[in-house]
Amino acid sequence: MNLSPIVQAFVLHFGEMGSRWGINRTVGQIYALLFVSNRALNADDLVDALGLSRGSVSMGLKELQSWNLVRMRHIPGDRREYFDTPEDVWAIMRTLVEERKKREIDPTLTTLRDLLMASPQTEADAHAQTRMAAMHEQIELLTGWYADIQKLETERLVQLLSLGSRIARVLEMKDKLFVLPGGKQGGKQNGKKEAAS
Amino acid sequence: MNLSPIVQAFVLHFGEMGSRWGINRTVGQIYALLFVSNRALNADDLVDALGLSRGSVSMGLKELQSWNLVRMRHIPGDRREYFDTPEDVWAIMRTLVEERKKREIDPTLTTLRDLLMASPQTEADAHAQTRMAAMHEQIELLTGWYADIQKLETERLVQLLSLGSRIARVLEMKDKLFVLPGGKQGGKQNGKKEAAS
DNA sequence: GCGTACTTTCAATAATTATTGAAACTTTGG
DNA sequence: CCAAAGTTTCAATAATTATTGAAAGTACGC
Repeated sequence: MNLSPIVQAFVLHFGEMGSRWGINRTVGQIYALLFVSNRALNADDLVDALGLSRGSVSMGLKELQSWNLVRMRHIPGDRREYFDTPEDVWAIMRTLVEERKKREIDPTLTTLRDLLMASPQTEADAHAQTRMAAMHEQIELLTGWYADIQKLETERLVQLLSLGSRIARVLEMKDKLFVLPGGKQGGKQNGKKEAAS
Repeated sequence: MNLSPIVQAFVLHFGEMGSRWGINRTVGQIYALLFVSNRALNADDLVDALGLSRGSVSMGLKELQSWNLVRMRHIPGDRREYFDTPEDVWAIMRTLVEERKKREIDPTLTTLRDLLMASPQTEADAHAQTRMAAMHEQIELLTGWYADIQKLETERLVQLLSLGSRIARVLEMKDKLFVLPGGKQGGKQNGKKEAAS
């Protein structure tokens, strides 16, 4: 397979950005090619198109599967494994955020919880825990919000994003006119206590 | 300086997570220590506390400054440079998102725009451009939303986050009862054309 | 200007991470 | 059960990235 200049540029860009995104060049290139391809590709196609070794492609596909970013398909009458990416870019984004959260945020949340349970031995410890508590609370608020938002259907999500900061006007309105029913709004800013498990 | 177990665990955790966040261990440790410290520290303090070389600390601080994550202070009667992190964790988060966007997203947006301007030579190219356009549009929507939200004061932002998906109810209400004044809501979903510069 | 206290640079090296490709393994149709 | 077609593993090696520390650079008070 010979890549057209457009596809090639895209693949190369993803390969280079890979390092900034915490994946390696190979994986970035494989993903990029699958993303723009109009049909599912097998490992040999990828070796061919990208000039990588068989082993690299195998490992790259394994990593992409562990991220849930590619799907394995089977084509009738061909026993090779074919791969493609989900069509829906919003679904892809959800997966990506989900996985990054799992790898980049959750472990820190756990560590913070543990350290906040320990009793401070010094002034410095006490201050450190105050800072950790602030960080913990912020991350909880953000991940909690995300968990909520993530449940919205794509259509509503896009609607919400299109609204942008004009949503703030709704917030002001809410203050003045009525209180939305249902639970936890407001007053969560100074809850240092929830820190400990 | 001898680190307490709590601070040490925090510093070590940040060092290890560093690699997942695209910064190196040294930089992660330096930042962590500055974050929890109750006073500004100078380069020697860091060498001492973290057991790093002078050069590493200098380069680490330089990188953190390039990310706008640490501030340089001067203490009267001492000509050494001291460093600390902003108090406000929300301000820190804004900086972090801003910088990551600049490094991880903006270059891709530029590449996508360029590639969408090229004329497709084949069926495969046409399909590739459709996919790139979808990606481009999604990123634009997300970064546009972020640019908007980012202007909110922290208090409003926290309020918005606390509201979580209950905001969707407001959206439904909006559909039924009134149209918010001011610009661009709705109908931005299928704008493939804006792709070119 | 000079000496001193401090900071930065950068070539050398250490550590880590990516990549290869041949061998081992697996699956499947006959 | 075998041969063929395909996939994965993994030890070796290449490439990249991080770290050091000595030397060069800078700025300040006297």
